[in-house]
Amino acid sequence: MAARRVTIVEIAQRVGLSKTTVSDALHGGGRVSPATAAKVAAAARELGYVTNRAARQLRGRSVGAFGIYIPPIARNFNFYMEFAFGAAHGSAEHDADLTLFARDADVGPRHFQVDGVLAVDPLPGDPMLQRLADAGIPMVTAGRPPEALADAVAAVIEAPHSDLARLVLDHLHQCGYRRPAFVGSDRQFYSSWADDVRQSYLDWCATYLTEPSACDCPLDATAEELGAAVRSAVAPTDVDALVCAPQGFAGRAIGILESVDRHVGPGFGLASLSSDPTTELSNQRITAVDLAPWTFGREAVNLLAAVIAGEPRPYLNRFEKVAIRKAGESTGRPWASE
Amino acid sequence: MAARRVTIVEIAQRVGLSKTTVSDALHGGGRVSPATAAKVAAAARELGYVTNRAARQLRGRSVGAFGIYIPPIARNFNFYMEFAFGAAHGSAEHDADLTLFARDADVGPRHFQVDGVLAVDPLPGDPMLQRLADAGIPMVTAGRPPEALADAVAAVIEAPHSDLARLVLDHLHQCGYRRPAFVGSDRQFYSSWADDVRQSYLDWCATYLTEPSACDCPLDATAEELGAAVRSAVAPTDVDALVCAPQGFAGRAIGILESVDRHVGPGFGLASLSSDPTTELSNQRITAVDLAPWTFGREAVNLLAAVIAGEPRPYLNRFEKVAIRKAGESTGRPWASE
DNA sequence: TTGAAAGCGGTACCAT
DNA sequence: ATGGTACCGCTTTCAA
Repeated sequence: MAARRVTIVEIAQRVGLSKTTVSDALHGGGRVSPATAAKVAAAARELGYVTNRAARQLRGRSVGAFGIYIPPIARNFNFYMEFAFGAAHGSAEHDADLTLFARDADVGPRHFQVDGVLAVDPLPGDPMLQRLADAGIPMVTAGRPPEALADAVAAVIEAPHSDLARLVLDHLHQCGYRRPAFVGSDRQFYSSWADDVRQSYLDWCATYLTEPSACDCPLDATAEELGAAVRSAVAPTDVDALVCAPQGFAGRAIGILESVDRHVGPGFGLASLSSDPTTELSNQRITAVDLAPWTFGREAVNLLAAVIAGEPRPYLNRFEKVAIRKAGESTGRPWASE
Repeated sequence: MAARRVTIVEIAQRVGLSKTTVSDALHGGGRVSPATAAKVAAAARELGYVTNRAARQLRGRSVGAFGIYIPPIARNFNFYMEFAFGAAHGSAEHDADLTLFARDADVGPRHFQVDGVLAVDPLPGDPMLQRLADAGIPMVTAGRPPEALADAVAAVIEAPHSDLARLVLDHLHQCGYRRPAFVGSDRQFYSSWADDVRQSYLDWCATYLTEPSACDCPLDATAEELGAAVRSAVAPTDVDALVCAPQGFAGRAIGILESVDRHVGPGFGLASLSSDPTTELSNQRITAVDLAPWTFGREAVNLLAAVIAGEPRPYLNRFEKVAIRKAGESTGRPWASE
């Protein structure tokens, strides 16, 4: 099984230095000479040295791992999966592991063995977030946290959701669609994102003097629930487009719209504000916002690492590498690369 | 920040015993008297003691973490997300963290800080799996591994995919459908699962003296690619049902089938061998196999933990908590609970 | 710039 | 059934 691990003492013997020096050369704050550092690094590589995180954590206070927490309700969406793997990649770049937190991970009182945590779409009242906050773990959120958590959060990263929603609506308008309806998520998923896009829709309608027609439904809506929401949203006869907020809704809406004689195309516009790669980004009939989750997750981890390292960062950070793929534009295979 | 943690020494002082006794009372093999154990447990609870895992691991040689690896191509499917969170829960029950491995996590020579790894749907030629094998990390796979990896794998857990596929086909037959077509995944995703269900289909056709009509397409098929595969599979005029293997294909196929005048219902059967909760399990028109990924992930971790602990286990383990939800049967909200 | 020694909080081993 | 003590591998503190 796992061969006995090489320790810094062995490296020290090999290069004829003390273990203190070796420790510093490998992890410390650069008090050793460059020449020594290089020698130590070479020996470490040769011997196949691996830091013993338990030991490091026991004495010092860094763990070498970040945590990620995703609310259970949101797990249906591969956005979060991609985000998580982007975060894992980013963590590796910071020489840290990424630990996946389950909500009910507290089988008896456990401590979080991480240097910081990334909370994605933090939802009000989530007990796990409260535990994280109580534990005093440096926390970065993707999406703005609820009031109650604001003090526990060191920094936030978010995509410009309001702008994106407005741009999508403007685009629909340019295409000649005059009255877009809206289907969003209900209070079960009261994230800042859900709030932003809904508000953007209402504001846009006010600007364009259009009567809003919005419906909410559960994030994990069944066919019936989504069907009801979509039909209700597009019920007014002059509605000539539909904007769906959560990932996958727009793709699933196509069939529903057919069933009420709204054929997506020149006569009826369809847009998705958070898009699924296979059903929405790759479907040319849909105007789709690509939130680039993998890259998003990676940048979120970069922010977390900076916060932990004490580097100054603004509280609110924008993730800009998003894109709108307009209906009719070619698609390629999205998210195919790592 | 993190308040200073209570140690066993403090408990020892409190109850007037040695730290050895306290340690044994809390974790050890029951060499202390029940009365003492109770007293210690009470004191621990009162003081809010939480085991310091780093310290514990330092003396032993365990890391206190399991790894999970999911092939990038498969990430579109929330099956894996649920599986991962079930695994995270199971890990917590074993007092371990769950580390998410990204394929290209090796930014420099990092080593895997885990006691073992869970590889889900291990694909032939995956360099990450090779690295894990080379590292000599105890490995359990969900789904049988490719030949080249067999020696590196300590145990396998899998659902009875062949049986499930046969049962689904039998059910379709009982419903009066005579010639089911099949859409599976292509070689990009050459997992044992993909192989099993495809072979089951062919075998079933042979048994029932039916001409198979099978098509493969990429796991991350675009609308066009899936459309082409489905249309091709159901092209023979006597095809009166469709069985889709990968998660989400059946749900997406409904609209495609409509476009070629095959209306899912009494006249045309549709089944999914790995089902998406919102689009397939909740859709009563589809006969859907529920692979119960959360529970699956949890059991897979249990197996991994047993293997690491040296408990004897068979090489091949079956995950039986699967279910077939037949068309017409009521659905409930699947996967809603944690 | 480097080294020696003292821990961190448990567990293992040997005594009693 | 309980206690004493060395020690896991690393970081920190203090000295040189």
